[in-house]
Amino acid sequence: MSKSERLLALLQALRAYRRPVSAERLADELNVSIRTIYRDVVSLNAQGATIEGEAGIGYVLRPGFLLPPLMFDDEEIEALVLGSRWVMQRGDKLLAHAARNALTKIAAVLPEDLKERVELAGVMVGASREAAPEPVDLSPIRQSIREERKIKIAYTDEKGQKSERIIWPIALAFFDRARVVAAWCEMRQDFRHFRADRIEKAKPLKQRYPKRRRVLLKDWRITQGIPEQF
Amino acid sequence: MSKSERLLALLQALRAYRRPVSAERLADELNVSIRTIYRDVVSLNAQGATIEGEAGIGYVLRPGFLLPPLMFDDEEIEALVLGSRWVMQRGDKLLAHAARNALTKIAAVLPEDLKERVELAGVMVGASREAAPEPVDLSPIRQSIREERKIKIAYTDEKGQKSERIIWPIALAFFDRARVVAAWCEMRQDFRHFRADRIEKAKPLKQRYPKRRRVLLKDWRITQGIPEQF
DNA sequence: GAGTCCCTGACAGTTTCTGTCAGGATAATT
DNA sequence: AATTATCCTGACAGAAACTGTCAGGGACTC
Repeated sequence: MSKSERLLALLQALRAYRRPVSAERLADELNVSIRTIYRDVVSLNAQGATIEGEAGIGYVLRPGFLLPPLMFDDEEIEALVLGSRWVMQRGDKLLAHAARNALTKIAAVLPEDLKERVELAGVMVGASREAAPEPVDLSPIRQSIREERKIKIAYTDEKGQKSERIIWPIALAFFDRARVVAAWCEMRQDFRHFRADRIEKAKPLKQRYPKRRRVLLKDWRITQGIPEQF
Repeated sequence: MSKSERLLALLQALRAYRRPVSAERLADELNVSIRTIYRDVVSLNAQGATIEGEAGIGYVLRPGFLLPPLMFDDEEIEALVLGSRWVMQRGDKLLAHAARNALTKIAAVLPEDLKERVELAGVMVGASREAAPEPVDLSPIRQSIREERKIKIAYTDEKGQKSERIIWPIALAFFDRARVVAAWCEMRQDFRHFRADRIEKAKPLKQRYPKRRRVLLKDWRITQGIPEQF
């Protein structure tokens, strides 16, 4: 691997980790010594990138480097195709449709050979056997999550207990057998998880909830012990 | 100016001119000899760029080396994030890594407000409960599929019958509980499906199979009644 | 045919690159 | 006040690469 190639790879590695990465880790990934990483960082900074290093922490790439990332490689195409196909099968209608559109947009900017890879991708998603039927459409719920708006739901818990609540939805989690809405529940004044197949009705409200979702997510992660994804 | 620096500059220069540029002009701009420009063009091409030179005309950089800016709506972003996250969780190591890279590359070319949507995406993928442990790494199998090469596998079928076969792998299907390799089996002279968790060994062969995958896929779909996926 | 360019090979003297070793410095954590 | 985890720098020497120069070869346009 030539130096220039490595510099691009380093850039991508820094982009991919969002948290600080130690030079040692990068060295390992790129198969060079730590010293070389230090030197490469200097090279990249000299060329206009902004890589900040802090002792005891690691390196972070500040976005805004003029050079865009390299085109996707075969593996990345395969990953994108597989992911999109999965969403096409398992997402709600709107999301499935969006997955297809996104993939089409991506394909539009690919060079010919990669475009063919998309068409001929050898990765597929099998039909799910146990589709837990959901009474409500999830796309308005996703929209409420995005827009930080409250929802009023009619829910039946695992004991068959029915209730109506106003919740502040913060995330939608996809499990193999079920989909779960994570939310702050106004009734319980705490975070609660609602299985989508047990939500009988969901009425998106116009009212926005008073906290930023970013903050709620963080609290939720801490109190529920949910690791950050990606 | 080091070579790696110059290569980036050269790339920018080629990107900036839309029309063909002569090597002489580039040489002048970068303060090197023409010969060096010729060599640099070779270097860049070796790294995946497509720089076309025509005698009497000059050089042109064909698009498709760097990722151009992309635009997605909220739903599409959500679909891409969800899909990538799923692959990060369920794909083999290499594929998971590729999914992460693909997503960060996309994020890097998004306008600021959309970039934030990626980070704050409210869609998540739950851990899979029943991870069927697989004895072999799937990434070389995927590679064989891409490259249309044969594989030699040691397989135990549902009755516990062991066998060694040479197969022509054409697809890898992801089900909730298992992953399945679809292939033409030389032994049976027919299409067969192999559950990945029952493949004890897989040795990718150098030999390519004599039919195009596109053709095999079509036959497979027809004979097995598999619908086309997007 | 003249003019422009792309493109290649060979040579030889740089120049650069790299890993290794040896410290130093900083900040958070214990 | 240690300890830990980093970043960061300098020096060295062998290995690797890079570079300009020269000498052609070829393709296309005018």
